[in-house]
Amino acid sequence: MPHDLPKAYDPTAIEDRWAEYWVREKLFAQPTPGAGDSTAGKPFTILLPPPNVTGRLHMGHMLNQTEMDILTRWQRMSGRRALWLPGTDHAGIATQMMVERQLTEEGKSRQQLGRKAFVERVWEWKHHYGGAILDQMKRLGASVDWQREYFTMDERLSVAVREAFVRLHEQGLIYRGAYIVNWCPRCQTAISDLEVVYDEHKGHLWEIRYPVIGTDGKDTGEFLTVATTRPETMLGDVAVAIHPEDERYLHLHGKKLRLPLMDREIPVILDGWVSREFGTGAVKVTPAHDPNDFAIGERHHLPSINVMDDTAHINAEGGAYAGLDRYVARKRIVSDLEEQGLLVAVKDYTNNVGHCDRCKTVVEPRLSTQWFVKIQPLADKAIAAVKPGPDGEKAIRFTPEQYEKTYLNWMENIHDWCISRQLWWGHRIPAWHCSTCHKITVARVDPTACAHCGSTQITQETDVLDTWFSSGLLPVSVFGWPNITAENRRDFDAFYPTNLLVTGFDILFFWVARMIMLGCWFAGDVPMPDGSPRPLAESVPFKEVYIHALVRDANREKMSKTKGNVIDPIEIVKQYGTDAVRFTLASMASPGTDIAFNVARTEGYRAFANKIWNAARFLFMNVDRAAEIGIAVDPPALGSMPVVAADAPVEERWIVAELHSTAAKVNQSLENYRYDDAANTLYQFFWGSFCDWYLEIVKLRLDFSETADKAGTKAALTTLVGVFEAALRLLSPFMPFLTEEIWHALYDGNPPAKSIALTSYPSASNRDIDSRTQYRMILLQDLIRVIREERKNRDIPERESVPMFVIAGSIRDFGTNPDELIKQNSEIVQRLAKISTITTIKRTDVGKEDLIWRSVGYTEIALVHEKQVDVPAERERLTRDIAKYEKGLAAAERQLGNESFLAKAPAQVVEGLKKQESETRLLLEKAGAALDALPKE
RNA sequence: GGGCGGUUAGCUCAGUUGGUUAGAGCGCCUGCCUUACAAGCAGGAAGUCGGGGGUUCGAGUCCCUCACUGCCCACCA
Repeated sequence: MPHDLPKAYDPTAIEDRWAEYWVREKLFAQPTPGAGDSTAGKPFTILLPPPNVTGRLHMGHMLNQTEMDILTRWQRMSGRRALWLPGTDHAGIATQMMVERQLTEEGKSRQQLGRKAFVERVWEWKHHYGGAILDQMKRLGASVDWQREYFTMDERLSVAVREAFVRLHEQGLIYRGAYIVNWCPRCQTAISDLEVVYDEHKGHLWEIRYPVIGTDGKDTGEFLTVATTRPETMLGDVAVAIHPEDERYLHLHGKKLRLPLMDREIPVILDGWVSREFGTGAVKVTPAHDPNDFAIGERHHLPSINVMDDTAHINAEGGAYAGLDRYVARKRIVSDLEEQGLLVAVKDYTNNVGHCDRCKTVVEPRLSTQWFVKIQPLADKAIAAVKPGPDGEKAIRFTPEQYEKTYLNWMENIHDWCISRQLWWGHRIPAWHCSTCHKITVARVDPTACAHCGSTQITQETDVLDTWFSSGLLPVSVFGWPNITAENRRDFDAFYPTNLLVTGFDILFFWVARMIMLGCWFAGDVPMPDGSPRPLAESVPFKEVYIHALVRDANREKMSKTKGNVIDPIEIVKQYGTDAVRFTLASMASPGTDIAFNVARTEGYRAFANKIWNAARFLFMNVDRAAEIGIAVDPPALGSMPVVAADAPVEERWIVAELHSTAAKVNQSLENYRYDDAANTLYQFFWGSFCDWYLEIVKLRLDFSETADKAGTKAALTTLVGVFEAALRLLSPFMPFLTEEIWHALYDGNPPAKSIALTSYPSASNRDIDSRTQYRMILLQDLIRVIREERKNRDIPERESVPMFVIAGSIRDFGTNPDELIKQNSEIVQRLAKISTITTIKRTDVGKEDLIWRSVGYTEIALVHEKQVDVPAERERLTRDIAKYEKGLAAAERQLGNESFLAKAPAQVVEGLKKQESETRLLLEKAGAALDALPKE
């Protein structure tokens, strides 16, 4: 790969090539450490939140992966053993739905296929399409260890799932029973509380009167009116509850009511839960279809009558309504009640209706037999892991911190976890039902007989486990748990706990919380390598959690398929290149703020990539020209930082100082997950400092003529190449493709490492930063800017060089005399500001009264040109400046005249203000003088 | 009903423990095809930091309050 880069930067021409190279060369593989090697090198371990096998890459993934990749590449280059571990999730419901849809198109159903054939079909689907999202990841250059790729249904991970279930069962933390669960009639499975999304829904509150029955068994003619949002559930009513102190109804306590439509006698009961204010103050009690009613039923030992089947159709318990869909039944029931004169009122009512997270079907709370995890003991550990321990340290730290509170609040109010799903695709629950003794056998190995009675009449539980049960185990299971033996624990010892989890808040409870609970619970039982008990800080699945923002569209709207505002990252990548998109996301990723993704921004970063590209071309061009006249400029040694002599030209010392400042800042920013700061710092350095100033100045030293100062040219080129190479390394975690391409070219195809990603990340301490030189450069830049402004004001053609006068001054600042500085660097001023000659004069020199003087710090300069100033414009500008200076001066004087300020403010603040005051005073005087000197009309 | 954010330039956002005259990118205006780059170069305009009050020598930053806005959690039929 020689120096001949194409003229324009074209990401499509380079990215695929490097993406393939990184995977093919296994550059980011992190094999199991050898014996005795398990503690060598501080590891940086991070798990990829496994995307669903059914997934397609969206912007959220890309943000997530960009952040992880930046950190991983940075850590790797900083010398740590970096492992980023990828995999996919089998995603029970989502995947089953996908394949069911396929079957439907073929006119088949999963029931027709049968369980075995259906599961085989899903596997087939997975083998065919399941790798799509990881392929997309490869294309984005994610530096993961592909050798360790897993799937949550892999054999070894399934073993972990089974072990976890059996152990929890042995520990008495798993129970099975009939409770109200959220039931999705479309998916025909129970779902957890988290999988229900609530939506405001405009519905009705129906008020229905239930006839009161007298002691004679006949209707008394009195009624008790109840209010309900789901009239169809009345078919399962077993009582009506009133508040124990509700005077309106107390006389009915102990009486029976005739349940309309069902002609069933139900009691009036007292329960403190009833609110007298809501509705009519009388609540119909349907234990099989409402969690509150279920609780009432338990308290009052009422029966539960389930009136719906798995598809939310009324079952045989619903009498005349059997077979009807729940909403058809509702309509029918309402009209029947009306007909019988039992419908008192229909009121508009807006309530929260739960929908299935997956398919958006309205969830039906319904009594059903499910498996649960008794969560409190696990939650206790998970709470302790996040709160400060006895040593004041938190085992897990959240960024942004606010999520710690959210997490704790949820964890402290947690409910038992319904882990069974009535699906076919997933980890089947390792429990066997005995048809002889009706007891359950839970076992690690498939049993042939009932553990209780020995009967062979056993059948396996048909339910599978919640997908999050298996993904919650990943941090332990991917490193070999439960198979932690002396020979077999190197991965676990080396990489557990992982360092960091990067994810969105949407799966904070689903996944993050579950990993913490299960990780602490199971890893806690694994002794440390030396055999000592594992402390909580080493049991946690990760030490830090970084919660990133949501990516929204340019108008801050949430992206959604229905709104049609989804930005496909792959499309944007095709258009602008991966590096530009990554840089966009990084530069906008400030913790706690959502990202409004705007392609205008990406366009800007493609321009940045192009800028880097062209800087490389400039550099190569000059290195090659130097070679032609016998100046050999060697590319930098692996991982070195440029060094400049103390007597080197100011721009060389300056750019190296800037490089060091930049490296220090970027490292610090990444330390704090400030991707935005890091990206902006790099952008500013490369474009604002390296290209805009340094490259322009260095052109002065690039003399390839016969009479050239060869040593000077070589020194200049060496620094140029050295700084550029270090800058590439600084940029490479953010823009891996572009930097890889140019870096290889820089070494003319013979790089000292297989990849820039395997070199070292530049770092610097404050000692390395030459702030004196930085200050001198700022003065020069200010001077040049003022000259340019003055040229512009006077409409001096850009091509034309003009002479300049400088009034000699002697005031020093930071040990620098501005006049001296100008003298020493006259070439630079001349080149960058188009100045022909610089003449220093004394203030007292006569004959220069007609010049227009401008102030730069403590120096004054004047340009000589026949074009005079635009007087009105100049007057306006000066007047504006004067106003600004006066305001600043007044503020400074007020402060400095304030004795308590002088007494209380730190010395440096007072000093700074004094300096500012004197500078402003000077600027004000000069501006005033300049204004006076302007011709009067 | 609880809880947590946000409100800074036309737009999208920074602004560390309170400290000098509040920044960036994009957009806008003006002038330049200066052989690394027009995906560029140079210069410029633009902000009562949501309103009000307080603490302080000093507030975009801390406290109170109001307004608007977004999100999370919650078993009121």
